[in-house]
Amino acid sequence: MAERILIVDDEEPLRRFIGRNLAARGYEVLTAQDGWEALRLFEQSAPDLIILDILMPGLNGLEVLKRIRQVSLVPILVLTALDQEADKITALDLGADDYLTKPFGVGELLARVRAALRRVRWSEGTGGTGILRIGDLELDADQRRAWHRGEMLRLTGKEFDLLYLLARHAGRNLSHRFLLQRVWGPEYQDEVEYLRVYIGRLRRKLGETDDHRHLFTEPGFGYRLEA
Amino acid sequence: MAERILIVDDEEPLRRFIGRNLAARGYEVLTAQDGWEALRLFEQSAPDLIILDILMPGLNGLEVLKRIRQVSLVPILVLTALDQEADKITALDLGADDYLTKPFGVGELLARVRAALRRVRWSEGTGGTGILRIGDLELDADQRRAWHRGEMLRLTGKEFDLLYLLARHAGRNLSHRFLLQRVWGPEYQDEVEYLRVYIGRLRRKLGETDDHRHLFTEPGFGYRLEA
DNA sequence: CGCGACGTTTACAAAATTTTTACGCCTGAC
DNA sequence: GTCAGGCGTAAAAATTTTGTAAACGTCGCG
Repeated sequence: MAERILIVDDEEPLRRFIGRNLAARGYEVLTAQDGWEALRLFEQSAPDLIILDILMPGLNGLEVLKRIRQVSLVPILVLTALDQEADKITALDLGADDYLTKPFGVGELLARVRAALRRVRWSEGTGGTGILRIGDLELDADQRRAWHRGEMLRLTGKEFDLLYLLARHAGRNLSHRFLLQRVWGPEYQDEVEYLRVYIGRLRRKLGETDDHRHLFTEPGFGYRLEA
Repeated sequence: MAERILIVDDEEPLRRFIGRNLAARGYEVLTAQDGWEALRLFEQSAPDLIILDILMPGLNGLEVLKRIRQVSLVPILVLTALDQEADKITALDLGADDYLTKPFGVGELLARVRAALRRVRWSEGTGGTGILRIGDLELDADQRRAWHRGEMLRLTGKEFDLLYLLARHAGRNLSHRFLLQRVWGPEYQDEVEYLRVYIGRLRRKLGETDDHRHLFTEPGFGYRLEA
């Protein structure tokens, strides 16, 4: 029942320091010293939270973050050095949940770990069954049904898949390529016209107007869903 | 038949705002401006759902929540301010069903109210004996007999199994795979043509017409039975 | 054996969805 | 200004899924 935390950092002393502190609070701790090992451990043991250093030799933290975010919403807490403001912003854009600037205190680390895990537990409690709520939108993957302001929507299979994918990553811009790969499969990753057609159909069914809008276009890049 | 909702908040404008919106959607609305009035109204009128502000003078929301939970499982939706993370956790521990952070949009409020009421209706429908009543349909699992508008139906074994399964989950979309696994067994989970044939036979025996309908198709996904 | 009830399979028309195509609009580069 | 490229929309074409009828086979029973 203990929560599993994966620590990714190339500095051995820091890894041990964080690891000992977390283990002392009853968490199960895994460590990786580079990006590739991190991805392997992530797939193998499905941790509940990841603490990820950005600055690493080889596959760096941002790259690891991006790859994990393509397949999972596990909370990720990013570690940055004092002068890496730019990386911090990038990391949040890529879907990091929180960041800590080195050097940091143990108390602060533990507080953020607890906060991140609590958020997850809560969202699982409410929607962990495949039910997702984004503002006035509600999606039930088990029943393949969607509601908007309480009204049931009639969505086809592809329409639902696309909306659900966007909703799972609500607030973030998702690229054409990513959306196409996930909904239509890898061989369709360049067929942008499908997206245009389907986003249009979703907008119509969601009754979007100028003042009430969910689906936003990021020209030249992709789309984003917001509450 | 309208569902009754009790709004508890010390701020008069917010109470009126929420109240008007819910009333406009056809709910019956009651309001209380403090904890004591809330408890009195709760006992007096047995609402179907409670919207409860935490921060109130006098008996606060958490106290009200605790007392109501000692005697009832009515869904309770808690309102908190942006910076009351701690109260939110406490409220969930005490058995709140969901929370909304102020300020919130009307759409989101309505969506959550509908979701909470839907959950209740669904869990009510599941308990009980071997006899199931869904609108003008009655199924007796012990005798394996079914009636429709008082007329006994002549159903074969598989027909009864399928109808009973759909009825037990009335109002929900059930996937092809789920239905096939349950009625025919795991090795038949891809034989969708069985479903087509059997749904067709059930529709005929239930005398379905355009205006009187029980079995609905969710193309590309499965079927649903409704009253 | 012949009959009836039931489950299974097949065939084809109807419906719904997905894919493809066409066209108009807007924006930014030149 | 105009041209190219990305975008939104509508609608036709192609494909997939569904509804329905009917044929087939098996099993139990008189």
